[in-house]
Amino acid sequence: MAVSEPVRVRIAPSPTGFAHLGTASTALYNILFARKQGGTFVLRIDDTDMERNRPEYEALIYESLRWLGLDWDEGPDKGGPDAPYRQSERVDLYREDAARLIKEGSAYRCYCTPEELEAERRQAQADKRPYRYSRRCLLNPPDDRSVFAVRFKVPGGEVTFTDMVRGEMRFDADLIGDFIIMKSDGFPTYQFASPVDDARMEITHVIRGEEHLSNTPYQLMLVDALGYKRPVAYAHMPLILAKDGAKLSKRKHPEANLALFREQGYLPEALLNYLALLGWNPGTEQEIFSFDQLLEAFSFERVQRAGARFDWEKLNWMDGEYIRNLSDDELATRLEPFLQNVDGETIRRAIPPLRTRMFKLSQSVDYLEYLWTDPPPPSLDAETAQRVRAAVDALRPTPWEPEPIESALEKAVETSGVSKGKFYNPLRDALTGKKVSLPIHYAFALLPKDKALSRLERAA
RNA sequence: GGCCCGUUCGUCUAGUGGACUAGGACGCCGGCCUUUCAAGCCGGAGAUCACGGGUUCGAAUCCCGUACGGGCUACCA
Repeated sequence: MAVSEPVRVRIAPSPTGFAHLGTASTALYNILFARKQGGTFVLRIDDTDMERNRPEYEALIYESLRWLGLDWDEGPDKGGPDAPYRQSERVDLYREDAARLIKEGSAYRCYCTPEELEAERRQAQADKRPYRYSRRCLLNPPDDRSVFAVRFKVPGGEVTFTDMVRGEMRFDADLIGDFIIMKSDGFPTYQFASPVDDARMEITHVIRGEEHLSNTPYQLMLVDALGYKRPVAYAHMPLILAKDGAKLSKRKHPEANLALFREQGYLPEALLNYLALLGWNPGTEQEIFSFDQLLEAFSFERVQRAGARFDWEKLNWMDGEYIRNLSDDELATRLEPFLQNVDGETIRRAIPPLRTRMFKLSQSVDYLEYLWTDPPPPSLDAETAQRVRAAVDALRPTPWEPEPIESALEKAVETSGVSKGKFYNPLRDALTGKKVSLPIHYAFALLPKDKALSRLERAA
């Protein structure tokens, strides 16, 4: 590649539901490649399915991608030299190209009904031969029908292309039947709109999920028939699989929903890091990568060819690593949306004991909930109640900071003659209503003194 | 059914003919620390490299076949 044209890549998500994890993954790889090559990253919205696509889903895609910091250079909301970037707004273009194909004899109108096609398909199956459209509307068009779709007349032969992760690919197009490029509702199919846009937008590298590998020959034949320039190369990335090994489905697998990660307080940079390692590895033992380091290390040669299962445990670990490495200020800022009931100063003071105890931000709520929710007073036996009163006495004259509280409590433990565990657990219960909490002296210090002591008194 | 892609510890993976008694990470188990829970530190178990044939002095690595998984084969994308 000596004198090469500027790199242009794209993602083309379809707004037919919540933003998908796979979209984030594909976007990441696209951005990595684009930034590395000094190229352009385009966001195109693939909304040609009039039945299923909805504008609010489009907004969800923007939000999730922005949250991850995967920003695009051109897109429906940003404009650009190839606007519009929403396929529903480009139908004239597809119609124009389809008309040209028909005129040149590379495509034809098909008047078959879904029922008729289904019958053909069933017949082929009964005869145990691979199904391909019969071409009856090409060979013998009906003259009494007006509703039609446009079908591409597949030229056959061999289609080859370069895949940056799988090498040279070769497909026998004689096995491919004539397929629909314009639906009877006047909208293009994905198989048509995608290569037309890629060509018109001068996309140089098509980086997408492996599910599209088999689609590539369909699209290349179209590009050729239209006389457009083919992309320089493709890269078909391994699919993200669910824990059970099945393809991640929106219905069955909550982790397919990008918004979920934000809601639960995963850090976007950690998710990105995890995603990068699902299907790719640097060839070194490094696991934690900043975006810039990813940029430096990434290459398609090191992309895995088999699908990779999504593993919550490893993500949790990685997110914990990122949380532990955040500065106090940064962590406080990120915690704020999750702790709307807690003032900034208290959040700041909670950070030292909190940070090693979370692998996602939302867990801070479990630890700090007692600050704004009064727990039910525990019922204590006489002996325990006695010790709780001793704790109150020890605490009353103590300055309300973790250190003094700790030493006051230590002293009380000593005079009580019981173990720390036995002494502290009832206090924890009375104070927080939970079995698990921050270390007891922090738990006390974060709550106003009078409130803390009254919870103990109430219990004893 | 046809075509395509794939298959190394439970999971993500290293490995491109001899350095492999197959390495790392997550998880798991044990120990230390410890007021709970984490974090941290130390140690451990865990993969006859899907299976069967070849090629080779030698194969996880090359070839063929089989099995299994996934994708495409839609007027979904």
